Amino acid sequence: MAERQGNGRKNDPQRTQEDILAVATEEFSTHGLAGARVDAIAERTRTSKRMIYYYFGSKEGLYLAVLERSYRRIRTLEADLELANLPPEMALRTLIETTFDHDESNPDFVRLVSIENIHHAAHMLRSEAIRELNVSVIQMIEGIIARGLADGTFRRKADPIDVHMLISAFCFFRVSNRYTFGTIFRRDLSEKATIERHRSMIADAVISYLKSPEGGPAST
Amino acid sequence: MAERQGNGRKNDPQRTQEDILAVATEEFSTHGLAGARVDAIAERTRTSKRMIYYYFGSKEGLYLAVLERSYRRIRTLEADLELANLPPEMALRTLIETTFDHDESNPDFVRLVSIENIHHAAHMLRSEAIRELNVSVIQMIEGIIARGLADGTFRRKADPIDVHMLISAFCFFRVSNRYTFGTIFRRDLSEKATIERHRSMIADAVISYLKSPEGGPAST
DNA sequence: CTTGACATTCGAACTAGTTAGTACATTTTA
DNA sequence: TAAAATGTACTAACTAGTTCGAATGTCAAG
Repeated sequence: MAERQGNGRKNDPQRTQEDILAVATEEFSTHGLAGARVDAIAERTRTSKRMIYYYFGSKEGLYLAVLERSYRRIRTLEADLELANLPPEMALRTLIETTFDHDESNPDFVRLVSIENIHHAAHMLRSEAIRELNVSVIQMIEGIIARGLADGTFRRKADPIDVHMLISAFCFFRVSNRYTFGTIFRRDLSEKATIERHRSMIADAVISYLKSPEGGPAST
Repeated sequence: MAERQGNGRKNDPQRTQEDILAVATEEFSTHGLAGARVDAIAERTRTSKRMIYYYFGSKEGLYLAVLERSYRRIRTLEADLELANLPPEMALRTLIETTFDHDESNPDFVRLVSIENIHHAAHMLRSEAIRELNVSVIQMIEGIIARGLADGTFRRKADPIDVHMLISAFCFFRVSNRYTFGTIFRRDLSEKATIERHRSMIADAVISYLKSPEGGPAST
């Protein structure tokens, strides 16, 4: 009979999970772990709350899945860069701008990381997948610094993790603290001109730091 | 008679409020706005939940009070600095190290700001007190840059707000992202040697940036 | 020094709304 | 026919905020 209103349901577990994750990412990143509402996520999904628990077990399970998915997405970006052929300064600038652009265009990711920090990275600790990340960036930076020192472009023997932190900090902060910073200084950080200025600023700052001699720029 | 168990109650509204705020600061900064529990705060207080609502009206009211109190505390720090007498480079270094030390020793404040950003700075917007802050830092930086350009110490005409952001970003990030960064790179950011290294690193980076010529260090 | 008005404090039970998670039935797929 | 996938309605627990009924401290005016 035409009793079944022929909604033509097709089982598509992958799509269902992906759909849930996409909506959950948005919900968690705008409300935090405790602030997010499972019902709110369910509503905006093609599917139901039932399926959230079917696939992810609990609210925390869902959160962890969201977190892992976000991290997995970056991984690919950096790997694609072909920096070994570029001269050190250019290679570094390219890497920095990639990081900058990534954070700028992935505010959800940035917010999730902020949230995870509020929870002392407790969930991240439980995830193998996430921890083994970002090792490649460090190796890249290490290589660039070594080449730069060898050919005289750079003069400072900096720790690659420290340098990565200097870069990350600025790129991340621009996005993570956009609202408080913007409110206090009445400045819209998403304006195109501002973005461009900051993009070159962080690159210039890191590069001039590496060019300046070991004892600090004071001794120049 | 000894009916009243002679608990010797003293009315001390200021102390009561301060007590509540101190406990609430801790609760909010470790659990976020939604994650914090009013009952949990009440329990760890000398007083009761009743008094929390008596003085602060609601959970949000309490949160806002906590936020304002945290901001008010920094205000004093920077004002005390006497930078006008120092040569530009030294003045800047002192300012940077003050910011660094502040964030390092006020993780609660840093976390609250992170939380506030997750909420799009919605509460901060409603607080006059907070917005009129931090103007002084910008003026200080502006003055230092101007003096440095005049006497030839610096060569780059940088925007003082941008420079403040470069400084803040690093100092803030070290604390705000301590857990995720530490987890991924297996590095303890609260080690004394690391702190010292980072302290001079951010100062060196900013100073060498200002010393490098306008066109970017590429044109050197 | 008294008095009265008002602010502060106590405490504990209570409620109304919310929310994470589940039971049970049904449909699809293979 | 069995396992995977889905839908609906429910529940058990939690939690912000309230209510009631006091007792006690403070301070200015008389």
